[in-house]
Amino acid sequence: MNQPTIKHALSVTRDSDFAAWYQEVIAEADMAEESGVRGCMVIKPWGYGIWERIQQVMDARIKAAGVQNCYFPLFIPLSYFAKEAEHVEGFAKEMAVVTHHRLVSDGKGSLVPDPEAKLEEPLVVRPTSETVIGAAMARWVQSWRDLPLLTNQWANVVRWEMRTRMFLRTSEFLWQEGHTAHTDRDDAMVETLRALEMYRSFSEDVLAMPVIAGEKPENERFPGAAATYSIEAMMQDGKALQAGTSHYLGTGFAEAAGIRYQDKEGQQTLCHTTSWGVSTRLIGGVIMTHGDDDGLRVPPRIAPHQIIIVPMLRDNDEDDGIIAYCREMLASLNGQMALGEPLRAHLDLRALKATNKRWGWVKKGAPVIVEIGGRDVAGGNVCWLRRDALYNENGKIASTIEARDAFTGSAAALLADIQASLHTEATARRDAQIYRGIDSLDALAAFFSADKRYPGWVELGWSRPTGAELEAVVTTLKAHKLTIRNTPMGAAKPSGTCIFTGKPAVETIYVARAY
RNA sequence: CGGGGAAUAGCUCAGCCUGGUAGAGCACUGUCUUCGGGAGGCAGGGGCCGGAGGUUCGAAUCCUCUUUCCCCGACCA
Repeated sequence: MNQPTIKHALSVTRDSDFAAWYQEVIAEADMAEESGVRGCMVIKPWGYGIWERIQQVMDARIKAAGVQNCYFPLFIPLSYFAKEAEHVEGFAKEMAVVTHHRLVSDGKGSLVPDPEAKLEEPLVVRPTSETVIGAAMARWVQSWRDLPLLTNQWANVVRWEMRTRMFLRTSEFLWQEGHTAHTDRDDAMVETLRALEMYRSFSEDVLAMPVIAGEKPENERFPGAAATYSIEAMMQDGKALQAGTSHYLGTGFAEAAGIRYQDKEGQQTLCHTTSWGVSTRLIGGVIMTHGDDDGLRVPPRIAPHQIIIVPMLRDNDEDDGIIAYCREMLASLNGQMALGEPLRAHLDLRALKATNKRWGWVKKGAPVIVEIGGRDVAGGNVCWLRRDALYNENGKIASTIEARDAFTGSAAALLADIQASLHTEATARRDAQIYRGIDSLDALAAFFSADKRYPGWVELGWSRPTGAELEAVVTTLKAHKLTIRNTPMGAAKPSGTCIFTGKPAVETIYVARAY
């Protein structure tokens, strides 16, 4: 069968070099760029606009769950971390520390920290805020009537990672972190799982990114947590991306910070706390879930502009009429609702050639691009294309010419269809790359061997080992660069034996290479 | 943090070995001809060569240190 030869907008394809492709998408879609500061990126309008959309929709869902936004300090006294041993140990290697509050000249033209201005106690730039929020909770919680205490903050955090990748792992990143305190384990666990389900549905419905929600194995727990849950998404190269986490923290953090309440019997009782977060990493997930060889494809719900109108101007007396025609359509579109919110259409009047605008929006992944020239105005038509299905079977751009009123009348339905199609496509791809029936370590090793490009995830039943037995499993997997992603929620109990321990399998896990 | 590669115009790179006034393509500005699958001609603008020291009459080029990026490891709620 002859495949039509398509000249794609990007110079690197996903098949040829996935890592290079990822970076080219970010550059060509003009989402972010290097900053000159190690591991830190400048997020440009198209990338930040996507983040703002994520924030807006997520924030509404957080508030709908009764959680209130607060803001806590960027700087956390080092002593706050020392109170929770596992927590500080987990983050010690990646904390940025402020030790001075003034600079002085070194006499050689440089400024250096003033030894006279050394801080009494070093301040850590927050890598996460359990400790400082815990200190506040200890003040805010007195009685059982104060519980549950449900807080969230939108903030930046800093983790000094050894190796960084834009959006996926940056030294500084943006996120939301929910922090809650409860009277008992059950109530805290309900909140932990509520947040997990909020992330699962957000990923599926808003990002059109299929995920598996489940519990992380013991070795992958958040430092100091009693249980950690995650949503795991499969990227187009078959690797897993942890896209969000929710932690049941038990009473460890409450003990460290002194979060106690007087219960109905008058006793001082420790709170059970939770924390949960998603970050700008979600944008990396969107890129590697929906991007193609022409750039990004943004799901309509998070697209800063959902419909782009490009006038085909020729510097002649026809232009004014074309622009007026476009403005009418813009007003009509922006007066509508789409996917439950006001539709976001954009008229691109930049002084650029129409074809260059088109390819620019293709690479940015705007869901729908409308081109309007003199012929369309004369006929009362529009010419439009959808980014998720850019080419027809002949390898040509699949554009549709339609009456303008018919197009504007069905625009909301079109966006809903694109949102659904992206989700369907990603889910089908993900499901086709989950493999079952691996019944031995050798089979597992063989499955993941040789290929530079990973084939996907393996679903296994295992015996849920703990302690040293689990460590042995982790070490075995590590030799193949594999990790245990999570145990899916609500999965049926598997039959057969665990390929690691030979014991009866008691629960299902996903094994994959991860970002 | 260990090993490897790289940094010169907005971008991709040549020049470096063998030191002597900064180059190309694309992009950009003006203009003419074009125009619905990334147009072409002509004329222009733009870089103290990542930073700091050193060697030298003279450094993009040689030496030392340093910063940042990429790849492979290690690390990675």
